Amino acid sequence: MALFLSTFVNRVDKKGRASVPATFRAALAPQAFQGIVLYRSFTGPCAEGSGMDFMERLSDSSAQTYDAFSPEHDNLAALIFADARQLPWDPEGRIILPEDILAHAGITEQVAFVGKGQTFQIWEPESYKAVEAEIRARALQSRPTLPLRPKVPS
Amino acid sequence: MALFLSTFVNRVDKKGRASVPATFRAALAPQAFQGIVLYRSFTGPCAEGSGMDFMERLSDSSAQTYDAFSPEHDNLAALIFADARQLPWDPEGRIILPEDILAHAGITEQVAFVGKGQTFQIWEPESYKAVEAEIRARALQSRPTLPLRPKVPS
DNA sequence: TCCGATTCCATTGACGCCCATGTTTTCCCA
DNA sequence: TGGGAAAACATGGGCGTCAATGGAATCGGA
Repeated sequence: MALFLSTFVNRVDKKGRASVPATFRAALAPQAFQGIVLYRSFTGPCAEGSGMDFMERLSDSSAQTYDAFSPEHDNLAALIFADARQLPWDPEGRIILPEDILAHAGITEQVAFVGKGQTFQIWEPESYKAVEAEIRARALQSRPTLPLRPKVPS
Repeated sequence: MALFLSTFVNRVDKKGRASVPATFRAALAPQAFQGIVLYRSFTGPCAEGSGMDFMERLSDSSAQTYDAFSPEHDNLAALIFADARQLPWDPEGRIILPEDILAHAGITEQVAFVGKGQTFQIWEPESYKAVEAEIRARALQSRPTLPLRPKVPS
């Protein structure tokens, strides 16, 4: 599966439109729904984004982890699926950012599309710069590592 | 899988372009994405490089190790995926080195491509020479070893 | 008929492609 | 074994194309 990589800062025009980075659109090109899914992050002042296939993966994972009608499943559904919006892009590759997402992330003039691998986030550029600097400073001390798994046969 | 071996020093022209060593390109030739992925090292003044397949391995490994929405996964994604850039090479095998990577590694006139096996690094040649000498001096004292595993059937 | 949403069109600036050149390595043959 | 031809690689610069952007025009529903 194609990954979301790198960080792109694009302008938000007075109609609330923003171009989705071309490489992100390319990563989503094979999908049926030509657009992105966005929902407000419950961990910080940003929004989580992905393609429709990842939402299905989230749904399946939740179903395998939690029982139906369990409070965990119910809460997760409220935080993610209830808040999620399908945003199709126009012929030029732009989406219209909803008001409440703009407010939640503090986005006004510019928006940063931040690649996170299987997903991405959107941030107010200055806010993200601050958070990123902090993470990077912390990494200098802790030197995070990751056990590398064998390559999965595709 | 082909390995990245040896160290090559190439020139950076005024457009910020540098030739990717031919042997590195050959190692990545079977891949779908014809180019390299680069991100700033979070431990030193250099950049980490690899092919797209290695990034997918990183993504899978992270997903198997950490839960979605966990801070560990999020921090790692910020350090690697958010910072990574897809750099396709031109018909002559050159890439354009982004400004912030050049700044992070202190690269100006020349760039060293340093093979690391599955991945490689890029350095300012003089900086690397100093670091390499230090590592070599330390190895004389510590004598690193490695348990050799049986060959995996391909 | 008015308002919002979507599509269409034009501009500009970056980057991707092309060609030309120099240099090194490889290969072939004397 | 040495010299020369040829290929491969690294490098420099010019030009075309596409992505991002702003605004106008058109469509659709209330």
